[in-house]
Amino acid sequence: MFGFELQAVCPETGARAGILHTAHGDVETPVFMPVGTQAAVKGVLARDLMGDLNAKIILGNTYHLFLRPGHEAIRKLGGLHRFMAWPRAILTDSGGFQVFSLDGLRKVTEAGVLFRSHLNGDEHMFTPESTIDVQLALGSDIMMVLDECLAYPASHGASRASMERTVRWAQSAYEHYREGGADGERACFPIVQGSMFGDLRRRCAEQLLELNADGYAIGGLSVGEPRALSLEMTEITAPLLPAEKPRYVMGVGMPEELPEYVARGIDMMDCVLPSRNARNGYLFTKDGRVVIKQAQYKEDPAPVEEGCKCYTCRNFSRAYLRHLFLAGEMTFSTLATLHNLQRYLDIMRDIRQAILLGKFPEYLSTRRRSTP
RNA sequence: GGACAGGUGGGUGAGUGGUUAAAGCCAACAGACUGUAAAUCUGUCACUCCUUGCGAGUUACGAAGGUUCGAAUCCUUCCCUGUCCA
Repeated sequence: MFGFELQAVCPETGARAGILHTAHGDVETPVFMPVGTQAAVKGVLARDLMGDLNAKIILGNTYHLFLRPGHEAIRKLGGLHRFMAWPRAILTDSGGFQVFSLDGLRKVTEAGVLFRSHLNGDEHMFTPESTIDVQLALGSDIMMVLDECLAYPASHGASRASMERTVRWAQSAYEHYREGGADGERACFPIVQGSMFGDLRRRCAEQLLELNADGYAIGGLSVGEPRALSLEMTEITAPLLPAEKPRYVMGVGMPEELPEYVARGIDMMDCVLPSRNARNGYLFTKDGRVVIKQAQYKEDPAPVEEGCKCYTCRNFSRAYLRHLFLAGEMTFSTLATLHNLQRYLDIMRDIRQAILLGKFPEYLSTRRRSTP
């Protein structure tokens, strides 16, 4: 049975620790979910994600898997978990983000999104109902409703119209989900939109509450706005969401921002930064960034991060990683991604521990002081 | 000894009279990246100066001379490299 169990709430900040129960295992929250868009977290093996990293849940993407290899193919092959040999939980994004990122290849209508495949130009239509069907075929544990993610900045009028359409889509998706997919094993989250307008965020949240959903997401952030605004929108929205349901902010953030979202009552986050930046030579450490290609690391025998327990830091020097990066060796991507994901997952585990021990306020103030 | 071909900025390699401080690629050095159209993309990449400007000056296409208003580009000599013939 899908469910969310709240274990502790920080009385000072409202930060929460809990457990997300899924058909594919428990997920301790707050949690960071590595992004595995095309049925793979780029650069790393499912084995490593389960091993040292010990990730409990990852993301997949409806748009990408629908186009290739196709959700029916994945269904026939036993579902996404089996397909990618990942027995733990999977959350699939609806393709709503691609409505934003594939600007130019799509057209948003009341019925849904008409788009052209970025792979071969084929025309397809995503509706609130069809994206639920695709996600049911994939077998994801947490499905996301189709939403419209607006670019920043957007006018109040455009944001309002878009938000209202997102609400209507969420209603359609949820109705469809209740009719055919709500078996208690899986969950479906609607997404609060409203661009950077507090009143729209509030209105959107209020209307989505009527769905009595399994959990709620805050979307439309990290689309180019100043980071303070992302936090502000989260701060406005999160308290309106049901305390007993998980809250998920989509697509954030930098390491130092993770505790900030948790402090605003967020339980789940995902972001491509640790994996993408890893491949681009940008490594996250306790003491700030290490841009591994820089000449200063040419003969540096130290690990990327002193004291880090990841496979990369246990075995290799910065000099070696720099060499692999400059040589274009694919092993670099793997080692760098292992480290960055370890960093993100460790941060979340530290945060969770702090909340459970009642020490989150101290954790937060220490982090804020030491932020580079 | 002879016949061809060729010597361009860290490398490679365009350029055969002016719009060329010299394309492109590579290397080097920086930067970006936030529900992944990303193992991607962007910038800098001779030196000096300043009023940092589609600024000024200096040096530079093997060497030295020459032709020309003007030469990496044409001519002469020399040096060097490669291939082939003796």
